[in-house]
Amino acid sequence: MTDETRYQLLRRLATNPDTNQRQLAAELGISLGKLNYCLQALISKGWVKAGNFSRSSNKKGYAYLLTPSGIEAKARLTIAFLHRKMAEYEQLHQEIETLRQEVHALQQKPAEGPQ
Amino acid sequence: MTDETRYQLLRRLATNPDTNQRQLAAELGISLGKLNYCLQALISKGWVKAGNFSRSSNKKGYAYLLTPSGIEAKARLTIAFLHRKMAEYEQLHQEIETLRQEVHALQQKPAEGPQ
DNA sequence: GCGTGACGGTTCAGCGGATGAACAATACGC
DNA sequence: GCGTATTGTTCATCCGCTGAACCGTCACGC
Repeated sequence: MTDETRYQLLRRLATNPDTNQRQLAAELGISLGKLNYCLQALISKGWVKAGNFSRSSNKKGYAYLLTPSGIEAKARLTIAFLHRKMAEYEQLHQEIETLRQEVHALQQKPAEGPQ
Repeated sequence: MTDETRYQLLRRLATNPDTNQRQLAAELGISLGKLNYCLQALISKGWVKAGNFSRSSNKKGYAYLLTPSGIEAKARLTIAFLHRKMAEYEQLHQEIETLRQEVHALQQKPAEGPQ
């Protein structure tokens, strides 16, 4: 399981603890089996607790609540992610610059066009 | 096979046609098997031709040369990639902004710190 | 020429993660 | 109670990737 998935899941649960697994899976763009697996991982880490109450109108299923250590972990992951994403951003900037130059070069000498 | 791999491979071959498959695989960060598969795909598309001459000092192996239609395809892919990467760049910008706000919120209320 | 070693391309059994259909458990309405 | 609907859980299956093993070829020494 990637950090990305773990983080997105914690993020989702922090704001919407009463969402069923199928919907969570759909929202994160992963399969039901994988989501279930990730969720169990978070639970066994003690970051999430499955309370069997609530779920507004419908009493089935669980509510997946972040534990205090889960909240802490989410904070840590958030900061780590910010840094990671900023690095990706910079790298993407470089890639784009390279691509721009390549495209520019193409437009300089469109010699070998069709025909 | 991803477009990314396809593009990177064409890019590599355009500048260094006389590189063996093991080295190409290492440079692209993929396995030998996958590289071979991708290369065959490009060849069967008529974008790359394996000439069995050259390879400077050492006469073994092939030189993988881009055909005219391969050059054309590379140009198309380059432009498509520039657009895609720019979109990613924008999206990443958004994500970073969101993360910044989350981090900011954390620093506002570090109430539930350890102890 | 022949043998041999090194190198490069090709193959494919095996691995690992992801999938989602099927199953089990629970709550609801009657 | 019973049937149905909803949800969590499992696991056979798939699929792409891996890299060790294999085969052909070339260069060198004899």
